Amino acid sequence: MQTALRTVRPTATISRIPKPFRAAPGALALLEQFGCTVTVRRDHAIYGHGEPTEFCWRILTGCARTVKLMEDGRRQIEEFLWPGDLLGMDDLGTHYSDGEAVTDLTLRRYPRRIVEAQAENHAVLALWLRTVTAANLRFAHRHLVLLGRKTAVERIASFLLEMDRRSMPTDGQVVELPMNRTDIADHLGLSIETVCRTLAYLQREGTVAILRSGIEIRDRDALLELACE
Amino acid sequence: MQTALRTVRPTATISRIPKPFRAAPGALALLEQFGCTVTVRRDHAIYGHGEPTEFCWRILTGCARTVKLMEDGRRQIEEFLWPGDLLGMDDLGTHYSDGEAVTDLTLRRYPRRIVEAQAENHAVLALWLRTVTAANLRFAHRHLVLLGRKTAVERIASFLLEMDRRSMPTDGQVVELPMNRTDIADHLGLSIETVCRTLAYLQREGTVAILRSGIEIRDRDALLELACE
DNA sequence: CGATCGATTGAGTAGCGTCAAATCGGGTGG
DNA sequence: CCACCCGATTTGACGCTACTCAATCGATCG
Repeated sequence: MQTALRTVRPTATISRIPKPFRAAPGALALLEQFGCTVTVRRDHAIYGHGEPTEFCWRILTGCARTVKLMEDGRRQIEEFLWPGDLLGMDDLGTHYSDGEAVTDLTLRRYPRRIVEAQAENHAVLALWLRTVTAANLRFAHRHLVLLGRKTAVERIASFLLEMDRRSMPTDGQVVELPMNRTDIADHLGLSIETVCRTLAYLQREGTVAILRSGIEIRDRDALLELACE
Repeated sequence: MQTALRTVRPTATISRIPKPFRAAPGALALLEQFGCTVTVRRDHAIYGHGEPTEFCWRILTGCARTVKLMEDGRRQIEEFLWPGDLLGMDDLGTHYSDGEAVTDLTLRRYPRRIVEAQAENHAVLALWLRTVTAANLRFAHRHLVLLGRKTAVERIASFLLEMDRRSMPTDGQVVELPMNRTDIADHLGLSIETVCRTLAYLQREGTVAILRSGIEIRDRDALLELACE
């Protein structure tokens, strides 16, 4: 499992991207002694909506997703999470979505009771929790524009650039995509066929190259232009 | 201005709905002495994206919106805000959206410097800020499903029920809508014509009645069914 | 009473979804 | 090592939802 995992997403360091909710050693230090390491298999649940928020997690290796499912099976993936990201921290009292493993995962797990208790005594931690949530809110608001107003091409372009920003640096221009086409479609509010066709279109235009396990960005400026941001 | 406002949205009390970020007397008390009351005219800006987060606001009377604008004019309204709601509190350092008045507004304004300073000394306040942001994130995530996966009818039904929940109780089943059709369209990721046509459809079906300045819900169960929630 | 802005309705269309078939790739077993 | 299988991906054909463009209606205001 570990080796298979490494080919997709290097275990390497926890944070490369300057994201508000990566790192924050001061606040995390208050929790670290209460954490334990767990693993979750690809496509298995980490937590389910409706469950009490007993734990939260920090991703050590792998990729996770948070999902909302409608009665009839329609699905919306709220976000993908990478090493260093926090999972299940924004839900208060009850989880509102499902947390699932996109790839095999290694997680650091913390009891929420401890987190909340520590936050009541340490304003640093409480402020950090707020910063984490605010960063997630900011992302969600950007995603509202994508889902509400962008075309299929614009969504795919934005997605590729976002994945490039958030995932680990690998062989230069290649964006590794651990999730499948269905996940991408359900994140971007498209059908799986439209995702395929749009990627094929971008390849025909010479903007990207579709590789096994990823996308090579051949014309970043064109992508930026298409992303409308 | 005040009288005109009252016909649309009663100035009355600040909180009726048990929403996490309405009220919270303990935390707000830490700020109240630093607040001052301001007014903003209908359709005028409260703050703009890119500006430093100098202030935040609590709505006393009226309705506000937060907006993201794309280069070519496409627009996404992230949320509508009612009396008791907070505005400009989730952005850290810089505002990421525009805050605008849907109707004439009365606001209670607080300097963010004070808010942040108080939060560093009072974990209660810091935890409350996090609760506020988490509630907004929860709403944003529900809206992702609406924008990503719901049909026009489902979006309108969800919207009407949401407006009914959030706005003040008036004459029973009538949902007052202070925003115009363009605002509704830009909140729901639809065109203005589709909003009109869908409302007309619901009226033909006997689910709602379209009134001046609002919508009367005639069959709440049907709306709930259509909303898919 | 005319002007103006928002809301509504109509006609035609485009983009994306659905259904279906073909292809690819990775894993398995002989 | 190779043939086969199965799920994921890709491509094609077609249809429908919601968009665009345009005209009409209605209400408010000077």
